[in-house]
Formats: sequence, C-alpha cells, structure tokens
Amino acid sequence: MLTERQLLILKVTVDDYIQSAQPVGSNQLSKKPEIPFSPATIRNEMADLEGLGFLEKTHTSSGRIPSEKGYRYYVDHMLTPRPLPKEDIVQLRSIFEDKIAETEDVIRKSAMILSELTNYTSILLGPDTRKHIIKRMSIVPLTHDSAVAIIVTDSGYVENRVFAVPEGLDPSDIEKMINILNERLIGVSLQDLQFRLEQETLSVLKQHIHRYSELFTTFRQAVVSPQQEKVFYGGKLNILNQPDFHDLHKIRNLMDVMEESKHIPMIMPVGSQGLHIRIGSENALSAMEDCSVITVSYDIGEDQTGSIAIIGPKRMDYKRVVTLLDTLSGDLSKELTRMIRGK
Amino acid sequence: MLTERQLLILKVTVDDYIQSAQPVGSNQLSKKPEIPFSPATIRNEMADLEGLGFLEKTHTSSGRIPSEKGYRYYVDHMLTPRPLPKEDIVQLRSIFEDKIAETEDVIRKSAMILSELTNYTSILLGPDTRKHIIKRMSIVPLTHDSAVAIIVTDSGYVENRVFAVPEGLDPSDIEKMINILNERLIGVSLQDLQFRLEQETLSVLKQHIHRYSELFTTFRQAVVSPQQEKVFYGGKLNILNQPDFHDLHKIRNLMDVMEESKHIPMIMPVGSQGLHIRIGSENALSAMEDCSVITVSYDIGEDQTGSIAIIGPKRMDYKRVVTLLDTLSGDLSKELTRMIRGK
DNA sequence: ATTAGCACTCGAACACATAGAGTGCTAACA
DNA sequence: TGTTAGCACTCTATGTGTTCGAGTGCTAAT
Repeated sequence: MLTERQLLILKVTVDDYIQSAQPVGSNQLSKKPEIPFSPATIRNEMADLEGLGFLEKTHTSSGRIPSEKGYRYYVDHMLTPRPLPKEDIVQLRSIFEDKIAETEDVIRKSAMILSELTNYTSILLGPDTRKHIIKRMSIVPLTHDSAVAIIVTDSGYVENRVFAVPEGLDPSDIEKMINILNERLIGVSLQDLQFRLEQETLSVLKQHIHRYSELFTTFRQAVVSPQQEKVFYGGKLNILNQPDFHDLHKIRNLMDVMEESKHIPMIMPVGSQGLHIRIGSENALSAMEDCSVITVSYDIGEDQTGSIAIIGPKRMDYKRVVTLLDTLSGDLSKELTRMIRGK
Repeated sequence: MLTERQLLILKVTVDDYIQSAQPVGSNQLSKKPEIPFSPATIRNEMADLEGLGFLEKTHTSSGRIPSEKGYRYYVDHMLTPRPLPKEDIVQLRSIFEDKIAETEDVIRKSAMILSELTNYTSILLGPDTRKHIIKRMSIVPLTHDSAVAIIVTDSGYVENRVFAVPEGLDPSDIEKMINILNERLIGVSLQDLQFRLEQETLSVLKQHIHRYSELFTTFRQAVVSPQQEKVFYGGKLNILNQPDFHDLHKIRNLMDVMEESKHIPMIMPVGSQGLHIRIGSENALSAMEDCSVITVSYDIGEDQTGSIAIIGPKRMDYKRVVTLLDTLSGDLSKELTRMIRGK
C-alpha cells in the first residue's frame, strides 16, 4: 500500500509529465508549492515508487516518467473529475445548434469538435445500422439489367446498392415485388431483414412473380451484404502534433491501423458499455502500444448504440478527456434520441 | 539551345536522381554504359547545364540535382512513353473484374490500385453529380416534422437529405407532391433541377397542395444544396514512404491540404481536359511546393467527366505515372460509360 | 575538343571534452 | 527515526576538432 506522501508524489509526477512531456526530477518537483519536501526526500520516495513499478527512468541518471502501471494507478485512483470549463461546454453545445440535421451530420461534427478540443484523434462510430428500423424500401431500375435497391430507416439513414436484374424481366414484376416487400417489412430492423425476407416474403413472391428466384437472389445479396457501421474521424493528423511521436515509422503504422476499418473493432470493442481507458500495451494492437485510448458508448433510443474513442499518447490528459467524453456521451444520447423521435 | 550531349546528360541525370534520390556526380555518371565521356567532360557540361538553370547543387561540392526547370524540360521533351509492363496492365484490369458494381466502387478501387502501383497518393474525383440525370425522386416521412428526400440518378447514385416538414401537414400532400415531381422532373439533370423545379412544378404544386410554400421551401433547400463531388483517396500515407519528405511539419501541412476538400479544386482544377503535370511551385498551393501533381480527366457518357490526380515528390517517376494515368483514364471512360448505358 | 591531374570544398562520421540535470548513498540533523 | 544536506557519479546533449570520401573547378597536356 502506498503512503500519503507517495500518492502525492506519484500524482504530481504524472500531472507534471502529462503537461510537460519531460522526465520529472526531484529538484523540479520540490519547487512546486504542493510539495513541501526536500529533493532528497523526493528522491527516496521516487526510488521506492520505481521499485514498486509505478515510475520509470529513461536512463540511469534521468528524471522519472510514469510507467503503464503508474498511469493505470493514476487513472483508477486519482481522477477527481472537475466540471468542464465554460468554453468547452459552449463548444460542445455548438454541435447541436443546427436546427434540422441528420444523425450522421451530428456525429461528424462531434468528431471534429472533439478533436479540436482535445488535440487528439477522435473516432466516432455511428449507431449500428443493423438496429435501424425500416421505414420504406424501393427499387429503381437503372438499365435493362441493373437496378438500385434503397432502404430508408427511421433515423433518416439511406442504404442503397446496385444489383443485377435478370435480362428481360417484366418491369411490373419489380413494381409488384417492392409493394410486397413494403407491405411486410416496414418496421423490421435491418438485422432481422434477411431472416424475415425469406420467412415472410419468399412464398408470397413465389406466387405473384414470374422468375422470382433470380431477382430475389441478387436483390437479397445487395440488401443484406455487410452493412458496415459508418466511421467518422476527427483530427487524424493530430498525432503529428504530439512531441511523443517522432519516429516516422511508428507514426505510419499507427495511422495505417487507424484508417483501416478492419482494425476499428480492435480499437473500440463493439458492445462495450460505459467508459473505458486502455493504456499502452493494454491495447489489442501492437501499433498502438504507445497510445492510450479512451472509449465511451452512447445510446440512441432504446436499443441503438454508438461509440466514441479518443486516441492520444499515453501521456494523455486523462482527466480532461474523461470529462469531455462523459459530457458528450450524455448530450449525444439525449439529442440523437430526440431526433429520431421527432421532438 | 542544348547540344545533343547536354540533352543526354540532363536526361540521364534526371533519370538517375528519380531513381536514387541522391545528388548525381560526374564520376557516377561516367560509369553508366550510355555515357561515353570522362568525368571531366561531364563536369563541364553539368556546369553549363547549371548555368542554364536546368541543374542545381545542394551545396558547393555536391553532385547535381534537377531544378524545376530541369524537370519541366525533361517532362516536356524527354518523355518517350513506353508500353506498360504486363503486371501493371493485369492490375489495372482487376479494377473492372467485379461483375456488377457501382460507379463509386469502381472509382474507389481505382484510387486504391493506382496508389499501390505508384507508391504515391492518388485522388480521384467522381463525375460531377450535377450532370447526373434524375431517374426517380421520392420523399419518405420520418417523424411528424421531418422527412428524407431521395433522388436516384442514372448512374445509380443516390442523393438523400433530411428536411423539415411543416407541422400538421397532410401526409397525402407529400404523396401528391412527389407524384408531380416525378412526372415533370425525370430526365432532368441535377444542375438544372433548381431552375426546373421552380419553372415547371411550382405552379402545379400551388394548385394541388395546401400549404405548398413551406413544404416546397425546405424541400428545395435540401435538394439543391451543395452537391459536392465525391473524393476518393488512395495511399494517403504514401508520402511517408518518400525519402524526400522528412520534415514532419511540411508533411503535416501537406496532408492537411490534401484532406481538406476545399483545397481539392486547387490541386486538380475542375474542367481541365487531358493530362497535366504541375511541378513544385507550379502548384497553386504553397504546401505543395515540394510535390509534383499529374492530373488527367476521364469521361462517362457524353457529358460527365471526372478527374484523377497523382501526388508525389518532384522526383516522381513521371514516365511511369503518365503511362499509367493515360491507360487508366481510357479504361475508366470506356467501362463507366458502358455501365451507365447497360452493357 | 577532350581529358588527366590537382588543389580545394563540403558533409558525414567519429572521437572527445564540457556543462547540466539528475541520481544514489552517506552522514548529519531535529 | 524520519528528513535533509552534501557529494561523487552517471548519462545526455551540445559543441569542437579530425578524418575520409565524393564531389567540384581549373589548368595544362593530349
């Protein structure tokens, strides 16, 4: 167990390092008003903290920097959240100032503002589209052998995909098909679509539509194919501002990983509720071992959820980011829920 | 006017520097089989070429590198295009191997393949959506005060936007409105939409729809608002591979500029036909003064055009990129035209 | 007209010295 | 017994001098 004094020194060390990005020495610390001890005392305590694994040295005679364990302890025990400064609140509120907007626009803007406020990179995941409720389906023929399928969902999201139409199909069959689909599938969620398509409409289609099978096959393929969640970025280049990152090679790897959508689930596990902090090697991806990631989820309506991630150096301003994310998560949940319900 | 020998030396110098990224010295050059002169002779010629402004030195006793004027001369007079190597052709063709695909998918894939083949960054602009022809319009009510307007165009492009619906509007009015719009506006291009909306439908709407004005206003706003062209990137991070770029600050500026869509018109002027090469400070943006940009346009059908840009260091492999872009531009024009016509 | 020869220049690499910030340890102190 | 002053030591960063090699320009010989 750490003594009061060790706790104080650990906290001040982490705070100082987060702020300055320079290893913290005993002399430097002793000058702070909140530290009434002599450099020698501090040195002793720091040596102990190093022994316990909370601090590290970059070389034999350097000052100390927090280890991952140190950050972890700091994050777990020393985050006394303060209210957000007024300017930040004003900025956050500005996300919602546009009167009529789409869910996507709000999320996009959140990503931008968040990266501006933190100077880190933000990644926002829109609500899992599979939970969206179908409002209307339609099919618009393009050429004699292709058409575009359109699905509109409750949040104003429009999914569309071109698919092949069997040669020589009677146009009125498409008309019939879309009527049948709309009769039976409005109110169904996208994730249930495939199942319900076959369950409830296949037999009806069979009755009414000549050559239903070819048409149905390509249509189903188009409609159920990977509905990837939309990813919105803010401040992709903000890593380049961080003094912690100088190694071009590491930066390249990191940026590569962040843009590649297949890595997104590793960065922000889907379905995780609430706020999570992952420090350095706690991250699943080795390219991110020098980063910390803070994630939080938000809710739209009863069962749609999205997530927010902030990616910065391990030397991240945890307190500030946590408060920001807490607030934004709440605001987003409230406003987006209001939007899909119609105020 | 340059002598034969000067031309040869300039060409070989540029070729060598493009390949090695190292200043080229007279000894080095004299060892090449195509150069039968002694180092001393080469030195004299190089001194002349420097005097004429085609070559530069990085410091007093260094080898020579091409100046912008040198690159310009090289590009204008020394690009004897060779046919593409077989592997490249195979790769390019792979863009079109997916049977049924949307214009967007093809362009997206082109951007990717192009950046892989060149190791530079590619930017592709889809066809100006304003030239698209309307195939179908629809309006889907979402909540009691909002709806989404959808426009499907001939190329399978789906434009959609949420807009405000006046409180307490009769749902059948929306039905009526959309019927009127579809009767009169199918076949109209997006750029003519605003004009034709008011010209041909406003008076009819006035007759049939109660409170047409409020509905029409917000609808029009949604529908004619900035139809920005879609931008597709390939190999955004490829600059980081170039040894020419080491200055983090410059890299940051450059990447910033490339991602900011408002700068795109400066990088690739819209409406320019054919292939263009802009070297270093010939670019409009100062952040790109160390880059060369090669752009080319492609056509879809009679009057839709898009453009392709490759951004690399001034020390770019011009010959290869020009050949690649020439080929791709032709292929894209052919295939995309075929697609919107239905094979 | 071309080239060999030579003195000269500059950058990169390396060794070395110095200053400064930091440490650990010991002994003195309250 | 806990705290602190003092001191020797360590390591980095910075600056300086030296050497090596690749390059140049110029001159004189071919």
